[in-house]
Amino acid sequence: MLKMSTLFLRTLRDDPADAEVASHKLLVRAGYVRRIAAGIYSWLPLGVITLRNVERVIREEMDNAGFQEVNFPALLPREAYETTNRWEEYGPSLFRLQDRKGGDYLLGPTHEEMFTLMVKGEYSSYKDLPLSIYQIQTKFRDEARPRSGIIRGREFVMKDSYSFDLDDAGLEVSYQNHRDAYVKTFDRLGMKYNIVKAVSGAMGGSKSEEFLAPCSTGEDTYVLCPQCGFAANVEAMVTKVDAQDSSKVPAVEAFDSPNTPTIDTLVELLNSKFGGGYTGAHTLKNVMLMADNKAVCVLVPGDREVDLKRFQENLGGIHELRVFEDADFAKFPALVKGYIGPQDAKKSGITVYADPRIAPGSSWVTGANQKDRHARNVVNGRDFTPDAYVEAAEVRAGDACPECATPVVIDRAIEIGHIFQLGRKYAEALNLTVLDHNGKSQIVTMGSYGIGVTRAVAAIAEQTHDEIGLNWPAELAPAKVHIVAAGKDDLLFETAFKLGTDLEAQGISVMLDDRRDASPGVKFKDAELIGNPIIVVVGKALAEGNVEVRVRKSGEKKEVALSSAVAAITDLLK
RNA sequence: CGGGGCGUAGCGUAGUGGCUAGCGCGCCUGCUUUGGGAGCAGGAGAUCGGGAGUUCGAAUCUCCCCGCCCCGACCA
Repeated sequence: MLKMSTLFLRTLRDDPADAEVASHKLLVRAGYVRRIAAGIYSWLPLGVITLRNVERVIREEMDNAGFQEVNFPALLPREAYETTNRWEEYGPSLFRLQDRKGGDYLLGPTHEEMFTLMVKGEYSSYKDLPLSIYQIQTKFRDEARPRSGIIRGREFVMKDSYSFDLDDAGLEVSYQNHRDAYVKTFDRLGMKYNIVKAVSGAMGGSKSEEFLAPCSTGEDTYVLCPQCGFAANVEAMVTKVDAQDSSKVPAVEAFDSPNTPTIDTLVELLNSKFGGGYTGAHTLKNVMLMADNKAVCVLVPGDREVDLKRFQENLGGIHELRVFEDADFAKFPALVKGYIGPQDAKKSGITVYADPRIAPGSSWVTGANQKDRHARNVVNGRDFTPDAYVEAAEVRAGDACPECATPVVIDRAIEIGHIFQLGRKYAEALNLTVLDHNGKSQIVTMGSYGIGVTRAVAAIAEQTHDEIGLNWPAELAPAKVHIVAAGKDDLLFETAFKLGTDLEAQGISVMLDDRRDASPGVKFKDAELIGNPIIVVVGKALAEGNVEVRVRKSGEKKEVALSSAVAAITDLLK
């Protein structure tokens, strides 16, 4: 029984000045966590209990799915990460350190290498596969900007699993098993979430999905189709635009367009010159970018910005992508800034990518590659030809769902899980092979699957809190029942303690506010702030032999006879 | 890394060159009080983030450094 009289806990009346999001404010105020440094938190008793509860649920679901738990150190030698090139590729986000002999070490940000090597050390036959193993362990990433309390920390707890299969069909099954296990896990954690398509990005591999917990303070933006349920991270949103018939489009017509530095001013000129009907969506924007120090041009409709992250993810294999600067323009004198068109890009040897909205046969107003000159009736496929189509334009609410063309909605969320079909990238680099049934050596194919455990605690707090405090699902709360002894009679305290003992005998965890010096008001506020699902008040109703049972979430309260309290509470917790 | 804000007791804060750095919460002692963050009285607790400088005098002005928060870049 957690007794408040001795519990290592101090709640705060005021929001901490350095907290912005609700989960951060409340977890600090209710005495669950304390900040140590940016993105680094210590956990107090209530926080530890809650975190362990979340871990327990995850562990049980992983075990139920047949995955086996292992554990790696956080402190790792450089070697394996050198082999996969991630010692370099991971960049400044990797915590690197040296031992006394000058040997290089790192604090593990994720453990693909170590898991691969562990399996390599034990297994060498296809008969041993499939295999899925996992750990729940502290990870370290030197984030450029830790934020939102424990939602994005530099040290955090993650559950990471890895699957090992002989072939793609096997990987598909392992992936699906993890997906199913995640659905069960997040359902049990009481979370609202969407499973969305994602781009595999730096991890490589073919297929990837994210589990996103909708939440206004989340950092991830995703699209959702209200009609068919299609959901995707904005990076993975697909634009479907059909080819257009351009046979009736007149020839390219260049015209003078002085003082039209922006799309808006250009549209204004077009409407006065050609009798209206033009919008930004009729213009073609030629955005010059530097991709790993190679100039590229990306075409998007004039009314949309280039989403650099989206373009980079879909282009793949690019480490640094940035917009053109004046110094870059200086290297390409043929490019007339503000009047670039795709017609002459080939002459400059620049690769031209087009967003799919620039459909074959579509006709555009764009730069004429001369100062103060634009051109209209510039047709894709006739007057210019993109080298490739790559999703690049910003995604907007109302864009067409790629499955059913219904306008999509856009929402924000916290990424709580991510599952990847990695393929053979790590197995190949570290030479993880098994002999197949023909005695032939085969490279193993892998999947990796993560759940942010500490982040889940914060995400659940975000989704379940209300104005007065935290509000945990019963399975995760520090205690299922919070008994408040409201009064000063010894009998009342004895009764409250007895009730706690009776509840615990039924396997129901109990927190007891047995502080003699705290007023009832303080105890009520603390109980509501801490967020256990059932609050039982042993107070003035005791004169009639009753206690008051409250449901934290609904605020519903009722008096029940002390003698039937355990039964009533058991019932409520079902 | 770019932009913005901030750093005064455990927490929240006042104090823009001048007396002993003020207040609220929390903490300690005593009395009173006990169904919505009680009251009265007394008390402890601060190298004002650090260093250098300007000045008769610096929490306050200047410079350097450190740290924290927010927006962006970044983020298996």
